[in-house]
Amino acid sequence: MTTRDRPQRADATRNRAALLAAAEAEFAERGLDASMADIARRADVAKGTVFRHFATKEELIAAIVGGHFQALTEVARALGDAPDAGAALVEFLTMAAGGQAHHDLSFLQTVTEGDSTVAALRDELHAEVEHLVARARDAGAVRHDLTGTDVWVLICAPVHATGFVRDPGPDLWRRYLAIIVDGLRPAGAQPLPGPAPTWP
Amino acid sequence: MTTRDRPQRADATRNRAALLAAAEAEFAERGLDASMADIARRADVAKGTVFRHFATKEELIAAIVGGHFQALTEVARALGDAPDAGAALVEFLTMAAGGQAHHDLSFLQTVTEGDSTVAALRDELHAEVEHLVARARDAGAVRHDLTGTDVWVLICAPVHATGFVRDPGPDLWRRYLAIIVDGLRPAGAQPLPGPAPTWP
Amino acid sequence: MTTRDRPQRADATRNRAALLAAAEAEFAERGLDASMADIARRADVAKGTVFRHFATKEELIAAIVGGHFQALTEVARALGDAPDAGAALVEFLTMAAGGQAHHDLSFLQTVTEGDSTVAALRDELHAEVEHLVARARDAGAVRHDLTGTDVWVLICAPVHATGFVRDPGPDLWRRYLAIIVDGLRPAGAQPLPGPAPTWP
Amino acid sequence: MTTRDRPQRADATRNRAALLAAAEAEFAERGLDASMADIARRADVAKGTVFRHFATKEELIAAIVGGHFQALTEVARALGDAPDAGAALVEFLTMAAGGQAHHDLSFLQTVTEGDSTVAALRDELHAEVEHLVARARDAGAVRHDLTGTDVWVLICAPVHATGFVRDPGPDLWRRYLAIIVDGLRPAGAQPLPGPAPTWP
DNA sequence: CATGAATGAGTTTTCATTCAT
DNA sequence: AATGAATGAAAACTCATTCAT
Repeated sequence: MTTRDRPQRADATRNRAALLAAAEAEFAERGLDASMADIARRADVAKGTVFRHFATKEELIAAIVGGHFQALTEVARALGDAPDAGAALVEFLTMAAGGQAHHDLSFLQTVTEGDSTVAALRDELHAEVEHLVARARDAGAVRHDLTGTDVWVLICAPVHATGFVRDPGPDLWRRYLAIIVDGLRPAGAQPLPGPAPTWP
Repeated sequence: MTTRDRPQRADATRNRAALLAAAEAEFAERGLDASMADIARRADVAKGTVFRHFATKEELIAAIVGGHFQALTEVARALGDAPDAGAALVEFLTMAAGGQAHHDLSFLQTVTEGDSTVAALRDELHAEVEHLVARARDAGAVRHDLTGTDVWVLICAPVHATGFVRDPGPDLWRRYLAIIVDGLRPAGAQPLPGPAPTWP
Repeated sequence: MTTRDRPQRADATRNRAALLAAAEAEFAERGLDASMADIARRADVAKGTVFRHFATKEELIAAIVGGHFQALTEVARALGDAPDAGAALVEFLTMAAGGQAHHDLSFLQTVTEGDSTVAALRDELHAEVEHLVARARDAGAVRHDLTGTDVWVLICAPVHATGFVRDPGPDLWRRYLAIIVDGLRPAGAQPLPGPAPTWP
Repeated sequence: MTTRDRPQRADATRNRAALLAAAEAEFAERGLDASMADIARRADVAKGTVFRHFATKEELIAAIVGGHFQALTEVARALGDAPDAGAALVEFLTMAAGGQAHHDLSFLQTVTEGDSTVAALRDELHAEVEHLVARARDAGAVRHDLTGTDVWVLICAPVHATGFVRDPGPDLWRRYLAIIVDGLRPAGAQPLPGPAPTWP
């Protein structure tokens, strides 16, 4: 009845944050099979507390993925009207890869296919990427046949590539981002084969 | 009691092949969580038979991954003395990606970390890639700061990228291979940042 | 620290009543597995409040069962000296069944086996039933070998029977009460087999 | 492939029977909340074995309920053309109650509502009951306004009633069956109120 | 006093693996 | 050799109960 605002959110907020952090770490280490029990232990809370905050494992994953989309959307927005459109796109890709470098969680996206909240955040980010690419294309900074969706699918590539060597240094992804960025440039570009993918 | 050398190797060989095919299909569809029972059912054999051929799930995965390494090694060897070293490297990457396009099983590699047989096959393939890259580099077909390991880690990138759109056409990976290949070229290449990764 | 005798008993009383009503509804709908959380939600109070009023789920159930026993005891007492003893017994059974028709909670009794308060209320009701039956027997309105305990165990039968059809009308129990009442009559009664049950 | 007939069903058959027996005992003692783990322990098999035989708890319950329906259907069929139709109906009710006397599992029926196999077996039994009642009615052995469905809903009443005393003797149910049977007789019957329930 | 977050034992179910037939 | 039944260690999730605010 007297729900009032929400007073003692102190520990609850702390727990939620601890859970998200623990979950990211566990998923990064163990993959999709990371168990809710291990996540709870890592966050130093009881099993039941995980489910109080995230009713299902999917909901927890959705919170993680959605959070990352939101953070990247803010990055993209901040770059959306930078004077050098080509540099803005590169900066965006650098920030995106840098964020993944610690924990590559891109594989979590497959689980969130059916989640409309995540889908909305994903579409929002995609639109920003499309905008960054359009500006870079108009400025002649990237090849003319490149679409926002092309860039979208390549966002995770630099970090993902580093997963194939034993001990990737913390900055190894920068090499592969550089290669891909060079591949996006108009200079000496061979025409891209096939039609661009449609979104969604 | 070894009355004969191999009594009915026909059945056993057929079963082994059927199991590998079924396992690839199941892993491609269901990811690492594909169950041994489903694989057995798909191969139309009993669960026990799977374990007669592959003592553990890891061993089955190792067989799959090792097989793919072997197949790619043959491809690389066949291209190892082609007259156009640059084209040979591109052809190799195309064959590698084309093979994954149907069934992307690269995620299985993480499970085989500890398997020395797979490691040997992996190293063998890596050496061939190194060879292809060295020739292409010597021929001026790729940027001078590119190593075989750089190419190694990028092999899976084109197909992996296609996983981020809803309905990737069967040839979508060619777009991203084209971008990466353009990024490998010396024309207009910015120097690659950081040291190249060491192998292993 | 007992500054006053009862500060805001109004709220507490209202909550207790709301909780009992909510609990009856939940138990009727979901059976014994109705959760304390759902009961709290239905009563529009917090989970902790349920436990302030009823220290355990068993205590809550005991309160429900005891309340029903008390209500029926009053009904029986009001009929205890009616001029027509046979009609009084039928009226009692009708009132008892009518009360259950909306919410059949007889299954809750099994949980209260160990509760002495409930046992006392139960025995009180049983004594009244015994009285009603004795008077009816003395008046020749029911078979001579019928005991109060026999009637006691049959109280829930009419409503329970209706649970075996899909959509029992709200008055279907009257058919089965009529059959049982006819079975209690002396006319054409075959002697009851075995000894009557004892009441502990 | 070579599924052949089914050879070593020895232990499997034993286990299935042991599981059904254990499940009946557990459900009778603990109600619907009897746990699959306890059932396994009582049957002296591992937890997993329960699920090999009955994929879900509901399936196990359906097997129990369906089995009881089948057994009763055979009883009813055997009595379907007995010369004394009234005695046949009484005999059927006696057999039905006698079967429940040890383990009252009628509450399991509610769980099987959605199971079409059980529904078919239920309808089959209901048809037999309808037949027995029709014959008894035609023979003037039971009241003219009695339907098969009326009898159907009363089948469990005698045993259910015994649940309300502390230590019901093994034959106490016979007293309440006798009362109900007397209530079914035409002698001195008051007309049944309301319409008979429809099936299903 | 009421609230609702936290707890942790318990539930159903899955699955890699073993083993009797 | 093949089969499929049995095993038992998790996993996701629920819920009565406790307790800090």
